[in-house]
Amino acid sequence: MESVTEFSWLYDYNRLLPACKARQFSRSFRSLRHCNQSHAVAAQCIEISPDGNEKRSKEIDFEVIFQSCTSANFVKRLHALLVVSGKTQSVYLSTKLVNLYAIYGDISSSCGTFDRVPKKDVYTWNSMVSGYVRNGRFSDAVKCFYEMLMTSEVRPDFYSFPAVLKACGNLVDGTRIHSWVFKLGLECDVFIAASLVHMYCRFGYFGVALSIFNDMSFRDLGSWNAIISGFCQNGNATKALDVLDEMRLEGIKMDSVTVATILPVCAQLDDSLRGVLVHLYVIKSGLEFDVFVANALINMYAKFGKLADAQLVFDQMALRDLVSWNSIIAAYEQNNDPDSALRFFREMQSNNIQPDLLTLVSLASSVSQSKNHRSSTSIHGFVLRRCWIMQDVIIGNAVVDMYAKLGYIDSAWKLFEDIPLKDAVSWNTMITGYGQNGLASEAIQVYGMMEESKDITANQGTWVSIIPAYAHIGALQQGMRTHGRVLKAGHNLDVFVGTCLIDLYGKCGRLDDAMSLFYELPRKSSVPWNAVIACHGIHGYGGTSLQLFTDMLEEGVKPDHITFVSLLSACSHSGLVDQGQWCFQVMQQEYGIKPSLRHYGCMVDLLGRAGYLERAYNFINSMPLKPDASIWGALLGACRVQGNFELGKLASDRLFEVDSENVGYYVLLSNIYANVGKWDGVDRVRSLARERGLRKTPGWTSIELNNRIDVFYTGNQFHPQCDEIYKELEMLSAKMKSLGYIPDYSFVLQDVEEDEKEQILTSHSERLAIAYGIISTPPKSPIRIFKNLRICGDCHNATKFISTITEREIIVRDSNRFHHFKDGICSCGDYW
DNA sequence: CTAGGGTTAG
Repeated sequence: MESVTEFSWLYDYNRLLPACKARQFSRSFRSLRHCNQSHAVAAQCIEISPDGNEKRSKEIDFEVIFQSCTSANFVKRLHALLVVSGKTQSVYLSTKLVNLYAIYGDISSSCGTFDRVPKKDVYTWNSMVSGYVRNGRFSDAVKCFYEMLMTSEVRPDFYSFPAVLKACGNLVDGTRIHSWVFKLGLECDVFIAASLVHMYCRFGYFGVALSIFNDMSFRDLGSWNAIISGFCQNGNATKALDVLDEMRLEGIKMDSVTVATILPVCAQLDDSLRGVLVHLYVIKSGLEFDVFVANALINMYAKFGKLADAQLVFDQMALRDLVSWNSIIAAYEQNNDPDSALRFFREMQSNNIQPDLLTLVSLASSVSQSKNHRSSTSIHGFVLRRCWIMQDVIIGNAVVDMYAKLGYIDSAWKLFEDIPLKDAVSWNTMITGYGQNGLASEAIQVYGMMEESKDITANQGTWVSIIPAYAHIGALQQGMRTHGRVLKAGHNLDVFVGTCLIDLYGKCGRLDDAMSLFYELPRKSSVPWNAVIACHGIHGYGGTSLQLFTDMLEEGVKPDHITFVSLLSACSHSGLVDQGQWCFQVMQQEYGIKPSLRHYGCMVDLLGRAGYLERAYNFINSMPLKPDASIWGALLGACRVQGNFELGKLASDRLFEVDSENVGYYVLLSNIYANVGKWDGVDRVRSLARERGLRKTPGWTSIELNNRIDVFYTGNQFHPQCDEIYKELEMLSAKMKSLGYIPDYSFVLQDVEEDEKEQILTSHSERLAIAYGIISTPPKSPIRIFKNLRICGDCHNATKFISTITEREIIVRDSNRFHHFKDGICSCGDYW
């Protein structure tokens, strides 16, 4: 046998090119001049052997060269050699080319070669079908198979069926192919039967699969693996384990394939004991050196959150492939350690392993987790250069998600538009992206577009992305329509969807509906509990929240850190100081949860609002974490409520050391100055805000009338009923003033004249929405409005007056809680 | 000359 090195001159055509040029080109080369360069170069190579003289074209042993083939490029050159030597008529050699092109991923060349094979035999057809399968072109594979049946004399053989059945397993139907197996009398072949079993499992036809399997006269290990993996890929993990036990009872030992199939099942079922036992078996039977097995182990340990074990497996691998690196990177990414994920990516590069699409998926997620804004565009560029967006929707979705999570929602949208074949996840990612950036109406718009595109069906992920948007904007009617769709799709008992619905009803003021949904849901996890605790909290029913917490403990559900955030804020909204402090203790002592900044923020709010400003301040000073803007902001807010100027000043000084971006805090401080009559202070805050060129989160208020949502911004003049709204406001203002309302200009940060400040206050989005509600609903009926920010203090005061004048209940939900205005009083008590 | 069953995912 000649070795590969014998033909190494094939690689060296660059070195030979000058020598070639100096010579006379052969006739075969001249005829090839119009072909592409690699063909031409190959043609030259035929003329020149390593010593520069010997003519080789006639003696080339293609069979041997085929064996030394290593890349798609190499196949191309071999192809050229074949053409030049006039051997394209050989069915054997052309078939080999079809096969090789497919192996190296060049499916279009494979196809082209296949088409030109003059008299295709069954090998040729088989090579094409399996080539399609190898490259994931399943429907083409089936088409090709039928083409063989219909257009040629060639009949499929034992080798044809496993490939086409695998293709069917990834499509919709394989029963027609099965009937061909019968027609040709091939059903006794072990390979074919095993492929059939696997396919039927994947379709969920377990009965058919099992009967074929049981009828098999001889079952090799591969057949067992086929049925086990069939169950796994259908998500039927428990059945897979049953078959595995049966196999062991028959005394058949698991091989690396069985293990690699079963390990993901252990992860999926969260069965760490079985996982570890399998790992022991792996070590005992020497399978640990199989790359597939080791990779599966890394993935399993990562899913269990056992990073150290995953790392150990990775470290002990003698040979690592791309999947190994992807797995360890994903392990850290999924366990919230993006920095280590990025570190391993760099290490992977220094080991000269080329990343693939899935590497970039993990990387994109790591970048958004670590808020690494600068790397985000590099990720996008990397993906663009390789045209991966065109190849697979997953990477497009991942990059869209990354941009959205980093707040670059416009870039996310632009990229989203470029994804050629969007799937449901693409749409869900975009909807969630808008929602999480506070753009609920945009999220709803995108959902509308998704519904219009016929080839996309909403799934569980769609509900959990759109329902929060409805909740945020207060679109109860639209939300209820979606609830109807959820019922139809059978997702109503899904814990996450159900919790979103609880949140929707709770945030739209329908606590009863929220609770009856809650009692229908499975309540083993903390998720739905957290939602009901929180929504009673925002209504000011802290007592109910505490009762629910007790119920939760009685039902044996373990609270998590979010449970305590909800509880603490519920206590704070209801002034339940002692109970709040008790929760804070219990959280640490009984559940070992370390308080986060959000917990501390709630505590400061709780103490401060109840009047214990000194204690709140001392509490901040005793915190083991560095207080951030939200902590000082909570104290500042409490100082405003309590009218404590001195401490307020101190808090604001600290606040502006850590965060000077949030406009809300400037308003708060300005208001504190105004309350004690320090108007020069108000002016100073105003000019400070102007100097710093603050980014403003545009405030909006929404109102739902007649199944429609209207969203108002401050000074909005685009509403069709704009004139009537402003007229109503003018009338209200006059009445309010006669009842003693005095506008509080400290809520206007713009540096403008008095009358313009009043203008700004009167056109605050809250008031536009209320006025619109008044003119569009029958007298004395309640009005519900929803805000993205906290209600402005002046509006809070004004709404009290409006509730008296119009004799209406006005319910305002702001970003913090519900305010119930009736007869000039607000349910939040001494809040303002 | 070709073939079934395996690891990573938004």
